Amino acid sequence: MNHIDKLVEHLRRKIKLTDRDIGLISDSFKLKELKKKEILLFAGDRSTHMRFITKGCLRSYYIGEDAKEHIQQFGIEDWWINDLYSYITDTVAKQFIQAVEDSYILQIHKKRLNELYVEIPLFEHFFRIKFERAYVSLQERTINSMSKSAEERYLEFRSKHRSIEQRVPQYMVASYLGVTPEFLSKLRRKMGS
Amino acid sequence: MNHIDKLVEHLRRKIKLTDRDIGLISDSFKLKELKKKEILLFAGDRSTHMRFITKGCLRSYYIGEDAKEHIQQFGIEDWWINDLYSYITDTVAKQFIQAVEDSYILQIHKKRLNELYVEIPLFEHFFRIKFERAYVSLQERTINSMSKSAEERYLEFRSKHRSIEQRVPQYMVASYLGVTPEFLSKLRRKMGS
DNA sequence: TCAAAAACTTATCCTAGGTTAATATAGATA
DNA sequence: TATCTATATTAACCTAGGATAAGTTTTTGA
Repeated sequence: MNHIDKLVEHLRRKIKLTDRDIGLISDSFKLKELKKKEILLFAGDRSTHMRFITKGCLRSYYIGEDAKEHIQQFGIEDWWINDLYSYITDTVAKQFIQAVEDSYILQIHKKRLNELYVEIPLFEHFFRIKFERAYVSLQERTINSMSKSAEERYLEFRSKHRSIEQRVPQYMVASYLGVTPEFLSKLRRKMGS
Repeated sequence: MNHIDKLVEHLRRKIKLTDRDIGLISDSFKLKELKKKEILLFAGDRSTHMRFITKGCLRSYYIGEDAKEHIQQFGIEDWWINDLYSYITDTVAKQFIQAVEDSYILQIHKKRLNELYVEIPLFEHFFRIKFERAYVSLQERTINSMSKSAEERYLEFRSKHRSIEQRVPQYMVASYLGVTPEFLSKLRRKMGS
């Protein structure tokens, strides 16, 4: 299955698309190949595209005032990844987006996406729902990070995202959970595995 | 200025509305009065309405596994307040919404709002942007809570939301910041005020 | 106007998680 | 195959913030 087909199948799980719609979509999204460690978006630049992963694994992270990396999100096949903050508000990104493995993404420019909202009204509907879901999962993450212990967060991450845990180095999981790699290591020993 | 006028003015800052639109809106939103401490939404119920504050001050909070209240959001005049998670996903709310002062809100049922999206297309546009902003401010909050100290978060809260700080008890600010009232008290003394 | 309740402070002791630094192990690449 | 570089672990010690338990002050409402 080619890259555009993956995107179309993803969209079709939520909205109906005509052949005309698919033509518009094919012409609007551009494929980009990324080598492991390649950076797709730099903090300081503006995020002008919406991005859909068709293959591989990426992460978004920001550099805190402590000069350390904090991972905000992982993304694998069939996920969208972005610095939504920058994209939405047209401000410079605070986050980097980097390929953790060799990857492929399909991206569409914001300007073109806004046109598509008009050309395909269900597309705006799709993205309203997408932003709602993004909000929901961010809220879960916020609540978790504020009211659960690192051990609880780790257990939850393992059960929800086992496939990601197996693809990224452990220090990135630690960063995602908001603890040091040393502490995660300590936890793992304590938990017996 | 009456309650509906406040809502209309709020909407007009973002989208154009015809007289017909305003008629539809007036008929769709219902006014609700709340006495101080009255609970608008109970955890365990479903949040079936979108809610706009025309007067007063409310808070949303959940009871953590530690059996303590964690405030997620404050809202004052001209803000929307909700358990968006419950509203969006049609699941039972994890949060309570309670009046901190005597308040008035305008609320619209989700079913009716979805109809309005069709009757007034700009309304869906308005709410897409609203969800985007909700996402953005939640992301700021998450990043803050994970990478800043309680003291930094308190200073930021004070400068961004002085008007709220003056209207709610200090233990609620502590809860919003994710610290105990005792610790906030300690901080305030250390900071000299 | 005066109890009772709500909010705030202080002090002591305690713990989750951080820091630093040294060592171990595993991939990669020449 | 040997060597670099990226990960992961361990251990000793440190700190931000929590728990508990008294107080004190402020607000409320009969």
